[in-house]
This record gives sequence, structure tokens and C-alpha cells, in this order.
Amino acid sequence: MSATKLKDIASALGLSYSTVSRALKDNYRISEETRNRVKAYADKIKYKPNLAAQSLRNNRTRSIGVLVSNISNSFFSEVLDGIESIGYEKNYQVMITQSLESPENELKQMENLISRSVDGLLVSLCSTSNSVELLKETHLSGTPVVFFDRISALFETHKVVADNCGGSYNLTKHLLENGYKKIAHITSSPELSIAIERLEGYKKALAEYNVPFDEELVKHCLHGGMLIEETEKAVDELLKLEKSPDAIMTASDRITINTITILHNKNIAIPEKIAVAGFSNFSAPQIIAPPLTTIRQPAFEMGKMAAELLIRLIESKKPVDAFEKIILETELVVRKSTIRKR
Amino acid sequence: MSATKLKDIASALGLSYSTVSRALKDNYRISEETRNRVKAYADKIKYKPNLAAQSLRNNRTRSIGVLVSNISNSFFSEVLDGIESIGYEKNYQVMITQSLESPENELKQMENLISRSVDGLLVSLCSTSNSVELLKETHLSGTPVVFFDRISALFETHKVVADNCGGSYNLTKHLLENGYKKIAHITSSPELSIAIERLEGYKKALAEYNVPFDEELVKHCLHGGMLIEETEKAVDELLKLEKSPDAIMTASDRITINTITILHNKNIAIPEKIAVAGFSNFSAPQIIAPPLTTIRQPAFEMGKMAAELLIRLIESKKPVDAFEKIILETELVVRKSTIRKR
DNA sequence: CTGAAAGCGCTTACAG
DNA sequence: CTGAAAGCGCTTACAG
Repeated sequence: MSATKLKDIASALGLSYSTVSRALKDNYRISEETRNRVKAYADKIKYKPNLAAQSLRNNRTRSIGVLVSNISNSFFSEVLDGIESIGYEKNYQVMITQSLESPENELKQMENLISRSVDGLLVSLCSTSNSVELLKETHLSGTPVVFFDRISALFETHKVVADNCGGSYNLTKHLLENGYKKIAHITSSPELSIAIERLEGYKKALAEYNVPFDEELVKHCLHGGMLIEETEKAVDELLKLEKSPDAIMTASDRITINTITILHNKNIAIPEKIAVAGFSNFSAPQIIAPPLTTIRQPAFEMGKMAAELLIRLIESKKPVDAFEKIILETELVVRKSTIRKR
Repeated sequence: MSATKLKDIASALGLSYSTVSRALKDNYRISEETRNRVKAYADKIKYKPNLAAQSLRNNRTRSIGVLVSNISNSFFSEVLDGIESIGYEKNYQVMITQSLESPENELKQMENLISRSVDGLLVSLCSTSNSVELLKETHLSGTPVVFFDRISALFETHKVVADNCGGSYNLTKHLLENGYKKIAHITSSPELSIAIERLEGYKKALAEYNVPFDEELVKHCLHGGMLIEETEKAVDELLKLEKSPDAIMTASDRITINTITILHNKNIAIPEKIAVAGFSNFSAPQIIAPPLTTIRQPAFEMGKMAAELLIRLIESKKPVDAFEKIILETELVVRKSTIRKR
């Protein structure tokens, strides 16, 4: 490792290392001249302070911990991209962990991050999370926590979310306006905040168009589509209904892809037999067959906002009095032929 | 933060804190009984050692640094998933950074990671990298470096790569066997190891089938398809050729998606007019139109192998004498109708 | 404006 | 088998 220490600079320059330390971090009563000499020399030899020593001393690590459900999920990988971009800009190291939808993993990862003394936490909960107590403690002990995407009703804190209700309202409305009557909804675990909100938007649109809500048309994939079998079961059940649906509104990337794959495999024509439209952030909705009408979430933006908010909280001197909740608009992208136009 | 320290345990148990420290980390001459008492108590109060203090003392951080081109690229996000899974298993924190294909970013990120005293580095270089000197130094100073995916000819070290040459050979051969004669190849920057290897496999297959290699049929996207314009230019140039190609073999995810999107937009039928097949790890090749024949790289596996190798190097007592190079097989996935069958 | 000293929480060589 | 002490590289209250 780079072996230069404060001491080396000090002895090279004939100063005490307290002076060097102070010169390097400005805002202290140090003569202009000394400061410049020190800085010039430090630059020259590319001095890098030992972060471990600084952390130990300052009780700050300039790092933030992130917990997502799954790194390789396209929505989350975009969020992470956004978080990293802010981390880089503000010089915070980002430590990424995943729960893989297991509450045990989640808790362990969270404890890991906390034992690494991260300065703050960015969290998207798994569906059956039991980490809320730990997060509360952490928050109380002065390490800020910002939730994004999947939040908890059990813990009031800062939040950055997409307008899930509005998004699913718009998408459902779009289907209704194009003449669909029996719109099914395949979504993830009913305990997830995002699932609850998306269901709400769906119901709201139905009500507005006087379409009675039918419990049987709503199906849950408890693992959010991580297992194709659960989506398969959902689709099968829908197809078996007396009056099977004429459209399916899907609530996530994986569920959307699964649903289309399954319908393809069953040779059920989209959109002639059943229309599909859904939440999706995956890379290429325009080239799938048929081009898919989607609600796109501002994932990159969400990561950026959440990271910015967190860093602001970390760096604010005075304790933050009120919790912020940032709601980001979703975008309805209508693509030809995914649903029959009226 | 959890305020329990060694000292607290020591005073609670009436021991010196050196004894507590030793009891906690086994393999030392400590009586069975004391050890158990200490461990039981530590468990009870959920003692977590202060990582910063340990790092400072041990010059080890139990963390590994990762550099990829772009987190949200589906190939890399799968690799990261694999790396994280091993990090979790072996209790190493993973610090992820991205170069965004900028050599300046790359260098700065690398310096960041090194100044955080990571125990090892997992690197996929950007196409015009100038970080190799720094990496050499790092490696010499005892911090192991493992390259994956995109490697450098300038620096002999441990490597984990896909069989790019074999993959592109297989894919090209598949096209040739199905009667295509003028096969174009759109690939990324000619300086990238993966691009060189894929070009090689392409040439090898052509030679085997006595198809003369034609320079004009090879196009480079210097940003690896991050800008759709560069792929558009490549496709345009190919279409303008006297005898325009009957198939395009694409060398990466983004280039594949771009190419299909562009051909769609130009209303050029795939595969009737031009067949497309390419390297791709994106989530749903089966539902794109038409279902795409791809070479799939074992991305998750690559991340796992690279992380395992790195951690083995970190933990090996004796310096490693020989560099390992692990080559992972790629998988040709033939899907209906992406190319006309003979 | 600058220096000497204490201390952050650990680990480990040195005694006993 | 256990303890007292030094030291990892910083920062900062205390003197001057």
C-alpha cells in the first residue's frame, strides 16, 4: 500500500505532524504559507490519508450502505447506478448488499453494514422483512436511514418512492380507454408497499370507469416473479376463470417478462387474445414481441435522489426535524400493438 | 452505533481486554473455560468489533474492490451478483465502482479503492485504460489483482474470462451452417481483449468454411454501444455496401439490442432480410422479436469464480508463484426464427 | 500560528 | 494461561 504517512510529510518539511494534519484540512488557523507548502508536497508525493485511522478517530467512514433485493434485477441495477454516481461525485464509498428476498439475509447484511460503521443506510426492504427494529435503533443512534422503492409502514423515516399508485392508475386507465373490461393484475407479495400502492391505483381506475373490482383477477407472486413457476400458476388460474381476462396488467419487470414468456409458450396471441402491459425497466421493451406498453419508473433518478438525500442528512449539523418523502413520477410509454387500439 | 467494546466485556467479566481479544479469536493459548465464558457473553450482548480499529491494526479490511464498466449493464450486474454472493459467504464487504468507460474515472476509482485499503481488486478494464501501471504497483505491494472479462495484455496476472473466441466461433459457424455467406460483425472497441478474441473466433469460423474475410464487414462501436448513434452508423455503413450482409453477428448485449432496434425502425425484416445473432446476457432473449439466437456468457459464474480466486489469493500465506487463468465456456442458445434455417 | 500529548478500539510481542 | 504496554495513523483539545 502507499506507505506515506503524515509523519513522513512532517519530517520532510520540518513540521510537527499536527500542523501537517491541520494544513491539509483547511479551515484552521494555519499560515497561508505553511498550508501551501504542505499541500504542494502532499500533492507531489500523492499522499493518501489512511482511511481506517480517520474512521477510528472521527467515527465517520465516508461510506454508505445499500440494501436491495437483487443486484442483477434491472430496476435495482439502475438504481444502484444512480446511487454510485452520487457516491462518486460526493466521494462516498458505496457498499452494496442484497437480501435475495430472505429476511435472514437481509438482517445479516444490515448488521454487517452497521458493524462497518457506514455513515448512512439506503434500504429497499424485502417483502417479509424483520429488520425494521434494527433500522429504528440505527436511526435513533444517529445513523440516518433512507428507504427507497419498498418502504415500511412500521417505521417513519425519509423515503424516496415512485408514484406507484399513479403509475398503475394510468396504465389501467389506458387499458380501460382502449376497451378492455376484464383486466387482471399480477403483482408481487401483498405485504410490499409497492404492491399495495399499485393495487390501489388499479382499483381507482376501475372504479372511475365503473368496472366492478373482482378479487379473482388479482394474483400474487410471493417471490416477485423470481420463480417462473409462481407466475405460471397465476396465469393458469386466470385462464381457468369462467370469463378469463382480456388484459393483464403486471406489476414488475420479472413478472412482466414471465407473463409474456408463458403466454408465448402457450401460443396465446398478444394482444389478440390477451393484452399485456406492465411495470418494466428492462433494457429493451421496444424489441420484445409485441413491443410492450409499460410504466417506466425513474430508477436511476430514484437512486440519485435517495443518495443525495442521505448524504445531506449525514452532513447536516443539526438533527433533521421532519421526514422527507420524495415521490417521483412514473412514465407511461405506449408502444404499438401491445394492446389493440380502439 | 453499538457502543460495546472489548473493554466493556473485559470489565464485565473481570478479565483484561487482551484476554478477551484472544478468547474471541480462538487459536490461542487460552483456557477452554475462559474462552467459553467470553464467547457466551459476547454473543449475549451482540458484540461487534470495531472494523476500523481492526483494519488499522491488522492492515486488512476484509473488503474487496470491484471495478466494472457500468453497473446497470446486464452482463456486469450478473457478474456483480456472483461476486456479492461469494463476498457474503466469505464475509468480505464488496465495494463496487464503475468506470463508465472513462479512463480518468477508472483511475480515480481505483485510487479510491486502494486508499480504502481493500484487500484485493477485481477489475474489468475500460477500453482505453491507463490504470495498468497503478495496478501493477498495487499487485507488487501485495494486494492481489484479478482481472475478469476485459483483461490487459500489458499486465500478467490472474484472470477469469469467458471463452470469447470459442463462443464467437460457434455462433459464426452456426450462421455459416445455415447458409449465410456474408456475415457482418459489429463489435466494440478494437483495443478490448474481448473484442479481439471475438473477432478471432469469427475469422476462424470463416476460414474453416472457406469464406474470405472481408474487412468492410467488421464494424467497431468505440463505446461498446452505449451510444445508439455509433451502432446506427455501423448498420448504415453495412447496408450501403455493394453486397450488403445477409447476417449480423453482434458482440455484446447493448450492440445486439441496438442493432435489432435499428433494423426494426428501418423496417428491415429479421431474419428474412438480415439475420441477427449475438452475444447477450440480457434478461429475456426469448421474448424479443424474433426470439434471438445468442451466445450466453456465464456471468454469474464468472463473478463467483473471480471472487473465489481473489479471496484465495488474499488468504494464502505464501506468495502465489503462478498466475491462474480460468476460461469459462459460453453457451450457444439457438432460438426459433432468429435466423432462417436451412 | 504551531507543537506535544492523549486517545479512537483493537492486536500482539514481551513478561511472568 | 493471563496481563500490562506499545503501537497502528490519524485528529484535536490544551498550551504556549
